[in-house]
Amino acid sequence: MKFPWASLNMRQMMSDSISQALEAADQLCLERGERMTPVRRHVLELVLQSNSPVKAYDLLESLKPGPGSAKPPTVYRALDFLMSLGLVHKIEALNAFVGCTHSHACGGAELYICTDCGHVQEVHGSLEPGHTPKGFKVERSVVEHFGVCGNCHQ
Amino acid sequence: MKFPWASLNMRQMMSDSISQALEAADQLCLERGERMTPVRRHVLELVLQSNSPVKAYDLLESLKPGPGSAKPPTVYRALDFLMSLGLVHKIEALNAFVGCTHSHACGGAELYICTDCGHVQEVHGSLEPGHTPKGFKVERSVVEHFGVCGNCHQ
DNA sequence: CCTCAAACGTTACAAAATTACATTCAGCTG
DNA sequence: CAGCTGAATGTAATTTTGTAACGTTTGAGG
Repeated sequence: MKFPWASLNMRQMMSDSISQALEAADQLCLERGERMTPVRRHVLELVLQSNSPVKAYDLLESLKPGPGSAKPPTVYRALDFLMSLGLVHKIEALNAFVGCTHSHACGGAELYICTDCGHVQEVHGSLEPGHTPKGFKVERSVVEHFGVCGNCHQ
Repeated sequence: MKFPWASLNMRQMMSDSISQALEAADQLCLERGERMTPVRRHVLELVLQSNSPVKAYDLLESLKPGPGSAKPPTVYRALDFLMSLGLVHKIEALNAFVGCTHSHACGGAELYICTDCGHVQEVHGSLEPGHTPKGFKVERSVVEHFGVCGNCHQ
């Protein structure tokens, strides 16, 4: 076959990039002295597999097939951990979660969420402090833009 | 008494500015051909009376003293209406609501929320589209900054 | 007065998240 | 290796937040 990569379907390509992300996450944990346990890794994988924001209870469902286990705290604890490392972001306005597409552990990011296809794009632009009130010390920012992405509104 | 206003306590001052806000809201409804009903007005008043974000179910409690009435939909419907007019904003990351401090009906605003005193400051700075991905059409933005305000971190 | 749609009341339920406590597990220490 | 300790999990129950569905009231315009 001339172009072997042409036979790779979308899913396999995804899987590849996901495995890479998972390895990167393992690495990050090592560096930080944190533990990437099976549950955490599984939750991260599930989040990464979705190309749009995932709800916590959907993750819960996906987790169920495992042993009897899978109660809300399981998922929320894993998500909290992953968020603390910046590997996952919560979209507050949707009560949903997305995997961080940047390999590095990222501080606050701006999210552009397409309400049509569900795709989320992350931008790290160190939100300019243009209009910050005098004396206000920002510690955490939630920035979520909803709209239609270039692919969808053509 | 030389300075009659000196005898006004904080609460009364609040009440004054709140009545003004309520009147402005009435006016806005008139212009828009919307109806400022008693429930809606009452909910708006309650939101304005709080100097920090209010939870929907707290509003519900405050509403109860009235007749037997006061079920969740009552509050949520009033809040939805008030938000549609820009008289109230929802803080997504807190599941809580604040009154809009700007007299005009405002589009998206940036909120600066002090995690110490709970005070919320609204800024209308037409969030610059600096890092918007190519082709993305923003329709609604959620911008919430958490931190410590000038008064608190001194 | 009559009609129609908007607003409201009410019940029930769904969805999202947390509390509290018991148990297991990995890494350390002796 | 036995035993300790704190982090990570399992589990049950509950709280918090929000909606669906449906019937009734209300008020502006014909």
